Amino acid sequence: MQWNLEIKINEKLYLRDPKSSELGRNILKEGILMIEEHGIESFTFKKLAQQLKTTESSIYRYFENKQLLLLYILSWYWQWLEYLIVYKTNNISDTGKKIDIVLDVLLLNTQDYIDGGPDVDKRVLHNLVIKEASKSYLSHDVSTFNENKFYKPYKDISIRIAGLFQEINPEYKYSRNLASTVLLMSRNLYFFMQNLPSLTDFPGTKEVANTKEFLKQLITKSLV
Amino acid sequence: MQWNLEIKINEKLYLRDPKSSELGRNILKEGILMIEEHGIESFTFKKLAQQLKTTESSIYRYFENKQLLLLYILSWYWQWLEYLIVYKTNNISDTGKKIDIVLDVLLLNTQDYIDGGPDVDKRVLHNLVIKEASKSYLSHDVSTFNENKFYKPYKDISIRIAGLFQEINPEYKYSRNLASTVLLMSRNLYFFMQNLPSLTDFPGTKEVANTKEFLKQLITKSLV
DNA sequence: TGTTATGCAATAGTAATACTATCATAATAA
DNA sequence: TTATTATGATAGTATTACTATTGCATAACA
Repeated sequence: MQWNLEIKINEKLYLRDPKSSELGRNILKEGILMIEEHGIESFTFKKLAQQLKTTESSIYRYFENKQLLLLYILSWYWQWLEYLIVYKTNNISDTGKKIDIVLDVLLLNTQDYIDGGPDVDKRVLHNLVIKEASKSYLSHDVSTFNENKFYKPYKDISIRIAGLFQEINPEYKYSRNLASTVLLMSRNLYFFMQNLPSLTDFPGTKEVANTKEFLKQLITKSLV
Repeated sequence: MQWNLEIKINEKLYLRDPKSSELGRNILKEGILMIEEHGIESFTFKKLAQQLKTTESSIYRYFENKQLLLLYILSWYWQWLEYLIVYKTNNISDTGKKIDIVLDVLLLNTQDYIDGGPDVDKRVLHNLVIKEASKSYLSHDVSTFNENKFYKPYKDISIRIAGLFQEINPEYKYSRNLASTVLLMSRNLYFFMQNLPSLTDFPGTKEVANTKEFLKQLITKSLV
């Protein structure tokens, strides 16, 4: 039996459901590859159309603009990640182990992920998120987007992680701050190691294990 | 006697020294105001030129493009901040107090800063940095910019803070990771409180004191 | 005093971006 | 079969991100 994870995306993010057609699915797939490779700034619907041998106007029928396409992709990713956390921590009582799982998921330090969603290598998607996720809210439109609940998946995963911290130490006053920190640094420390290694303690290594150990210490020492 | 802080900026960041003329200084001043207000994405040299009642081409004589203008501004800011840290921690031996000072500087939780540099309210500049600093390295040009040492001021302040941690606990293995974390979160938690408050523990308050307390705990508990 | 940099304004022009609109045709659902 | 919908093809617009040229005013210099 095959399981396929269905993730519901905020309908305001798209004009036409990209999952409903071949073209739509290709926009997601090729869009992810191109944004990951060249960054959202130099990505255009025209370039994507050329790649897909279709037209700009066809793409505009699915997404109002590239920012909303990006938010669609990010929404899928964060919901997928939250599902992985829920799934993998289910029935586990050892809180230390739970933290390990959360960190492994955030760092994509694992092979066995449930598939579904856009037909791309999840590691490519992960790299896209590392580079582009922060830009999605560090934008002038943050308040409009927030009113439209475009950041809900990100908030949800953050609040869920905070809940775990709260469970471990109900007295701790900064669960949400700490969750935001872990979420953001799990992306940024990887980026720094790759691009600005002197901002980290283990330049050179592509090992994610050090980052995990650092974040784990940060959490456990904070929660004592 | 008046002190005026002179900060040296990487010469590759500009074509003509903006400090050397009235127009140059106005580009910095009005540029900061406009980028802070509208964000780097919708900011253009044309709009700035209109504001300054000059022409686009005149501005292009000072800066190759808006990204380099932003990097110029950020370079100035980070060097200014590092100077503040050095100045204010000088002759202080109590390490707890030193951490307090560092956090107050990073959060601009202080009135008495040495002036100099662009003739703008330093709080406006600080707000600009909160919103725009991360974008400056989460860019496709990060490697080129890094080769040109455009991120040196950011690295310098980060490494200096890491050095302080190392001083407090020479055994601690993650000084640089922790410094990067504190530097990034001092910006992001403020942004979250303003824009995505459910990512923090103290929505509603504009108080920076909670963020400071959180970061202080993070540091002190990590360094025990 | 005339010469020469220089700094800046004015104007023009280009390729790319971020769309919007219209119409025809192909696929499909009623 | 007809009606609906999706896509393709083409065109067009305002804005962006520049580059290039010319000419004028002023300050420095000889």
